[in-house]
Amino acid sequence: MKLTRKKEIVVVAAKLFKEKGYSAVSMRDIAQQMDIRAASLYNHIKGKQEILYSLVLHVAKEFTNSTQTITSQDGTALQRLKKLIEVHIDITVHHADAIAALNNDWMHLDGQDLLDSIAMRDQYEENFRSIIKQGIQEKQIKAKEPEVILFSILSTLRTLYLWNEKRGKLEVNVLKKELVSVLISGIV
Amino acid sequence: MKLTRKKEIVVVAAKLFKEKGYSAVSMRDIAQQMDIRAASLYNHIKGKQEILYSLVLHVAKEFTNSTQTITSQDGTALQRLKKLIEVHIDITVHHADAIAALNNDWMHLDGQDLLDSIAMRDQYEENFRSIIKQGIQEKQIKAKEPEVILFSILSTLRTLYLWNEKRGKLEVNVLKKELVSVLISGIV
DNA sequence: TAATCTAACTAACAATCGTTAGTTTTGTAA
DNA sequence: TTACAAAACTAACGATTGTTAGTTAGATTA
Repeated sequence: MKLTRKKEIVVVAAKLFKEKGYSAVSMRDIAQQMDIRAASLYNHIKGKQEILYSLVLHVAKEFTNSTQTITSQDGTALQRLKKLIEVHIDITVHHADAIAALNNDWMHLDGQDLLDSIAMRDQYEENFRSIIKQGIQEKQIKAKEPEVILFSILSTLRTLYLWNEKRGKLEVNVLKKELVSVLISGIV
Repeated sequence: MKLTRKKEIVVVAAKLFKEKGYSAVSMRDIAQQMDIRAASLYNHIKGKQEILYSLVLHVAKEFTNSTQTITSQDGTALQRLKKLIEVHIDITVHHADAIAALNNDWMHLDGQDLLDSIAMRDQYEENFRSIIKQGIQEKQIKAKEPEVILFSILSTLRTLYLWNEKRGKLEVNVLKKELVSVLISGIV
């Protein structure tokens, strides 16, 4: 397969996108980081947008698949929520740069790619929402405003990529345990 | 004062920056939104960066002042934390677009402006951190990893600007009450 | 060895970028 | 009405943008 070089480009670009955002990174920036010329990139990719699309689509699919698995297995709402948080941490640790693009640069996609990525995000949120509503019905979760709960947890998980570098010596398993505790049981 | 027209520019630009990011918005985009030509903007501002700096500095100062007030008055850690959350919501509701720039576009500042904005952000985080540590010492807050607590609350508050549009019919006071409850007492 | 393929290169393109210079219009105060 | 200042305009600049065309060096395969 011809994947190797293309994947290298995508990985390098993701790192730059994370630091300055998609629009502020030029093809020449990406090329320079690989010690080649900008025109050479086009032997492996169709254009700048394809890099972004590869990034966004790949990590979005990971989220969709994981969520699908969790909601297909049975379990209480709280068990599912816990699993969802853990999965989010795993994906973040392994694809921090791609998540930055997914969070911050999806709007620079175009045409059908843009619509697709919005649809995937909406569906992911909807899955999350239904788990919380299930928890409220089962009286495992406080019957407060579900949207506030959804927003609070989701923002924390989505921003984790920013904070993961500073995580330092904190083990992934410790992070999982602590974050599950804070998000579900609070801090008091 | 000559503030009127300049402030208009800043407000219009902020809205565009929020949608596409600083780098993807051209001076011609901003001008078009005001029904003038790009060159006319320079009668009121020195350059594109000044717009960004005005936005970032203004809202950063609001946060610094509010935090200063809270930590200068006395109160338990939990009372302070609650007040901090409420203040954050107030500022977000009134300056959502500027907060987007503060969160996402600060890295496009240059020279001393960049250093200043980083310093202000660090100091704000440090204030937040000390309140949490105070709470742990006073045994009001679980003696878990303080960094996880800090990160969790801060991400939620910083991302609130994104979610505020969809807030819909939820009153600000209800939002405050619910969010304080979720962030401090958890969801179970 | 000859043929093919991969992946780099140079050179250049049209478009757009932020910005400047100089000029004209518009509204207000004398 | 004249004078002045505020705020718009036209035209253009050098730099940078994403991208294309055509070519070349090096490795792999027939």
